[in-house]
Amino acid sequence: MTRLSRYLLPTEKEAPADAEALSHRLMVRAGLVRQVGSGLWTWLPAGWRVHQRISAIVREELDAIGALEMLMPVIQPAELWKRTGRYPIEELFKLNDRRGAELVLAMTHEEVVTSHVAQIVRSYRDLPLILYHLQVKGRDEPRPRAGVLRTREFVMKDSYSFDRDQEGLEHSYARHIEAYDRIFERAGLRWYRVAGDVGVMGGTGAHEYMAPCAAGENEVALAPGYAANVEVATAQAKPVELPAALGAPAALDTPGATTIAAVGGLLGLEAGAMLKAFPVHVEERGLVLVMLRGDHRVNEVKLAAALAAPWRPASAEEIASAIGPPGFIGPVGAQLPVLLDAGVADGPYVTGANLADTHLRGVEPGRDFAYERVDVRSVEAGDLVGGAPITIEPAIEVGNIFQLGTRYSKALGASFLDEQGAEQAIWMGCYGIGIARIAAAAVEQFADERGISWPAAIAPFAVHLVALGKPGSAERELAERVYETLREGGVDVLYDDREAGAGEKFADAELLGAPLRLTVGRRTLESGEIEAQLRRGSVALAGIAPADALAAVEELCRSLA
RNA sequence: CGGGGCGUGGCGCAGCCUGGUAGCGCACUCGCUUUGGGAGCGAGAGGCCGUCGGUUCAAAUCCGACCGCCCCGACCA
Repeated sequence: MTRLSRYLLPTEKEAPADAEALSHRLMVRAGLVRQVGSGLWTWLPAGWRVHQRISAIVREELDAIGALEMLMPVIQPAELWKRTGRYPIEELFKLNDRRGAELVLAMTHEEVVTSHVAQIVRSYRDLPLILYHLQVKGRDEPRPRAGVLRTREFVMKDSYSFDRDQEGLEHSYARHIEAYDRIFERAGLRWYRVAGDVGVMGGTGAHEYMAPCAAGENEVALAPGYAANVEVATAQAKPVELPAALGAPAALDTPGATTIAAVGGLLGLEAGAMLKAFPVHVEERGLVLVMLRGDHRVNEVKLAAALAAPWRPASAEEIASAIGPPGFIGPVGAQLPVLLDAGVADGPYVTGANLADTHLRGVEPGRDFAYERVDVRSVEAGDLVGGAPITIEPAIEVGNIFQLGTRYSKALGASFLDEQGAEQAIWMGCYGIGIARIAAAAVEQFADERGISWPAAIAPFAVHLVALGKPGSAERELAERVYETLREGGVDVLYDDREAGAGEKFADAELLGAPLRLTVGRRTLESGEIEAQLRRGSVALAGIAPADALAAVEELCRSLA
């Protein structure tokens, strides 16, 4: 029943005052979602149709790679999470039952799925295996935001692959890449698959699927043939002009100039002509001096990867006692390892002299200090990849795929016997997709000043049929017949049969964003043609004769798919 | 967790500074008119002013505590 007069579609002329992100404003205004609490959302009927259409695409593509759908519980014993060491995670919702037993609200399902596999899988003959489900996840987010983009409860498709070795894992991973590429393509998004950070999970590979949009929380570096999360992106730095070389470093009087900006101002130098020292304390290694070009910034994710150990910025005391006066430290003469960022080219730079109120000019890496080369800076717009300048766009992470290895299988005893009868740990991968984020990203990417403009594949309705004229009029009777014809023909049609003005109906149709709008009114009676209009583009469509309505609409829908 | 802002009918807001028993627009109900881009006239319904406490003859308004929500940052396997 999709007569608007009998449907729940609470459209609003004005967005809630606290809604800022475009998708937040439009999804509420279009009557798709309503907020229950911070980061907690109800999907109203039309919104849920979008959600379901996305889920259907996800299911089809996962089934196509042989993944098996199942369903695991949201509430789980805390014990499982203690065994994998994830119980202390702050975002994990913890609760107790009436007897005081400790439970959690699952944020993902590695623990449960792995414990099942540990019990069920015995032999290499049982592998490989890909299991998935669509299930609610709970996360005690420090800051829910932007409507449905970052919430405390959300439906996620998560799949898990189980293989006998790394080669098998890589194969399952590759299959997921195929499925994911098709899913995001079919959903009609603008998307990128980017290299991701493997993080502390210690996996061997990770990619993120990113949908560029203004409300995105991540940043993606893009160049022709290149896409990476800025957390891990690598690019060739824009060159800077450096002064003439000196035979040896020479001291400069720089009283009180403890920052790059201050030194630059004092000496009339641009930041890129200086070297910035970033002293860090690395676990089991001690103090290390990281040197970057003055205009570059340390990327903490890349630094963590380069150091391969936990680290923290050195304290002022450590700097003063082991290196020099804070604000004036540098690599020349420093008695500690120096890591030189890849963005630093050969040439003379100005840098701290390890003496109060003093810098050195003419400092040349290699000649004046020994170093180990690392790549730990954040790339910037205009840096080069393959000779082309990169751009940096905000994006929302709509999916991720991750090679887990044996972290969970070892913790939970998921193993199998190989052909030789030897027990082996199972190699795992995990793969997530946020359904709501796909919907929100599509809203963000394709909305215009009139409202949402859905990709046809995930629109709540394929056709929005607007009936004009008074109830009981000849045009209304015609509209009724068109509606029944389309409905019986299996078209997803929303029929606006309300008693409302034409402007209101058109505005609601444009806000809700179905790809095709049909209008039946007095003009239809006069011309003998139903007016057809696409939500996207401004191409005028030929009218449709009422007798041909079903065939013509089916043809139009096919052309939009 | 740090910084900022906001809680008054379904939505958007005014009233608070200067205390005196709540108002506007939209939406809603009924009637008449209107009917291809968010209509007109008339008549209505709807609010423990986030909660608790304090000050006062009197609190939406002043004071305190708490709760909730939003934004920026931190965080986000």
